[in-house]
Amino acid sequence: MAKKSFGQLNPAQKEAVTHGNGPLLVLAGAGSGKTRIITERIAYLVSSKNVAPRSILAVTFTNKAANEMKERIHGLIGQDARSLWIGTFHSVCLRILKREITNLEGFGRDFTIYDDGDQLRLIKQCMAELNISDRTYTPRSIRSKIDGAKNKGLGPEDFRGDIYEKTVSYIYDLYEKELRRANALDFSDLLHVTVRLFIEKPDVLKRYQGFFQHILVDEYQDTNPVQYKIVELLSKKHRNLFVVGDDNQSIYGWRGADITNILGFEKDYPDTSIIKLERNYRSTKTILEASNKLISNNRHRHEKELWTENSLGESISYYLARNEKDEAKYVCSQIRLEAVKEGYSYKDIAIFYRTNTQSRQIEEELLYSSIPYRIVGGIGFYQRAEVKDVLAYLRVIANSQDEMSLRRIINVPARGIGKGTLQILEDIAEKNGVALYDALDLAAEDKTLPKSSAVKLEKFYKLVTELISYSRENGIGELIDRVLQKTGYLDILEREPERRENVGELFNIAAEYENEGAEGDTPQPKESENTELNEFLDRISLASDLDTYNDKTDQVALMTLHSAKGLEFPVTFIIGLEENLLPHFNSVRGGEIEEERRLLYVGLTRAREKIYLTSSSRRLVFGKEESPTPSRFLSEIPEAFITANMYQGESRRTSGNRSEKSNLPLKTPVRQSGNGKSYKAGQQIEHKKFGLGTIRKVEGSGDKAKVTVHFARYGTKKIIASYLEGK
DNA sequence: GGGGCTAAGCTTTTT
DNA sequence: GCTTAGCCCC
Repeated sequence: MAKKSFGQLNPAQKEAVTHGNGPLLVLAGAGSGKTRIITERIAYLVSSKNVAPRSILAVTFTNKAANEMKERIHGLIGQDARSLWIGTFHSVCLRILKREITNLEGFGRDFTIYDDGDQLRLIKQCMAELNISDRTYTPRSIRSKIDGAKNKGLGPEDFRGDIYEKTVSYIYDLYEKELRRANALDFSDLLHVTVRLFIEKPDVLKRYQGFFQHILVDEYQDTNPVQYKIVELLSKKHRNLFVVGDDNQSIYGWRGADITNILGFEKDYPDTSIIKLERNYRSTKTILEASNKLISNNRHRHEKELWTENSLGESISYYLARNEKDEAKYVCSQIRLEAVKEGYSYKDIAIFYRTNTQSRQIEEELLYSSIPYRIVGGIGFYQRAEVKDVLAYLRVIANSQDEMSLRRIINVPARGIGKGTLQILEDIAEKNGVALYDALDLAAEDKTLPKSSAVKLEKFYKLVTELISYSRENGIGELIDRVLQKTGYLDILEREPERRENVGELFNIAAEYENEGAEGDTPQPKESENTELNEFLDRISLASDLDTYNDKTDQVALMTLHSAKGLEFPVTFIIGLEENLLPHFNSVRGGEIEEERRLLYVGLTRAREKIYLTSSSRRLVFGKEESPTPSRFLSEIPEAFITANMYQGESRRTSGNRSEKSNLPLKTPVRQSGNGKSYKAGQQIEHKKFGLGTIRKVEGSGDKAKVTVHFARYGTKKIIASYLEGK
């Protein structure tokens, strides 16, 4: 089966797929068939090299990518695909930790995973306990310090220096203690603790080293130091490390990703082979050329230039809007056009933006225009208060030590356990050296507590213990039902249909999970009591909104440029190309322009056929109106590839046909072949690339006039006058 | 202890 | 402009 598909691979691709043993770096440009290489390689290893699927580890960047890869490989090699290890770094580490974490002192198997919200709350709590004001040090900045440390494998003891460093150290230290006490791991811990495990327990590492004969890593340009370490450790024995990436698409520097991992791969693995995939199968020549030109402004990169045999395609549209509303309206009207006149489906179209907030205006306008859409990412389903509440109940049931969740639900719905009572409860816990949950049971005998409060606590304790025993005999769906009824949460939902719907959806997810689990390919140790519930909660913790994105329903996709990585669409819009937005203010200030440029590069290279770029001359920032200037990146794309427009609304008649081009941010073209000539409809002209054509329409005058030309070979195009030769 | 109101801070990007 | 946290009154 695999053999048949080899025929369709180009020589470089084939070389990568059939590479022998030893390290290999595949520098794969956008749209060069990166994912395909990995899937084909795995199929090749299994069917031609007789490598056991269970000894192949493939790491992807998102769960969605992992699932797609699994499916594709399943199509190539069948059932064998099930025993492959495919997942994100986080999910693979989770799987390893679930088996091995008890080898480490102070860690339990049924740990809870804290998401960044939980993390932030815990940091705040720690800061309060240490009497550190959250004004001088924001919990967010502390979190990024702690995360940064974990990503580099540093502990609290590694912060020594000035007062700030010492403060971070105290908080970090307490934070870690609290995590252990709650039997919880944060996101970074999943990786960090795995490395610790490997280093402290060499025998465990040895087992996994022997186990994974082949390791494949996708999106290698976005690995951080811990991930690098994991890969290094695991591949040490067999040394069959196959990494694929594109340094031009490294956009996660802020999350600790270290672009030198890919730039310095040859140094780390001196015997490595390198294969470059430079042929692009996705985009038109125009799109590819424009992207190449843009990214060539970056200095830190592997030299490579993408090319394609695809057609030239249409020029990139640029629209300068009057304000955000106008920008949104323009986007919607163009979508309409593409759908009605050009025959595109809504699912062929995507809108990308730098920050999540930008989706709001667009969303409003899409609703108004009745264009079906779907926001990918953003404020996710699992962040909603009611969903988090129900999940917090489940988490406490699965791991009663999980204090963060316990605090969340102890008075939701209101049951008379307020701040005062909680304080006393904390004291009881501390006095007796037990967890908050166990302190509930001691409350009845405590003298410091008012009788009425003691009764309430006791009642709550009974409620939870009852639910815990219920959970052992019943499925997750039934458990959710039970929780809702017994806790009185149902009454809250009665009054709020939207929330009820969300909780209903959570119920559906649970039911779906249970069905799928019945087929069973989860070889988990059965030592813990609530395996199924635990696995469900784990899955949810790592699930992101992107994973559920389904490209089959006919909806326009809205997402950030970061989320867009790895996807492709025939028609794309990138909005808000303004200074301080793209490139973002913080990056301009921090001098991280190259990453911003890569971000736009990622955006541009998602498109197969058409790109629309927009910026706005007015924008509300923090509720204040600003007048941003168009992004510097616009002028880095040669004008020849761009057709520019601007707002021509109500004022058009009064201001006459005033030349709008003078305001456009594009720099004047280098070539001046059309100098001084004038054009009119009907005239024959010649263009260097398109050949002979007839002018249909002229807008503006002089070199910068936009001329609509019908070319015999390429159809109708809008072109800047200076690129034409009169006939 | 609960609920409602006001003020401040916020927004980069995500596993 | 919107959301959250903290404060005050019932």
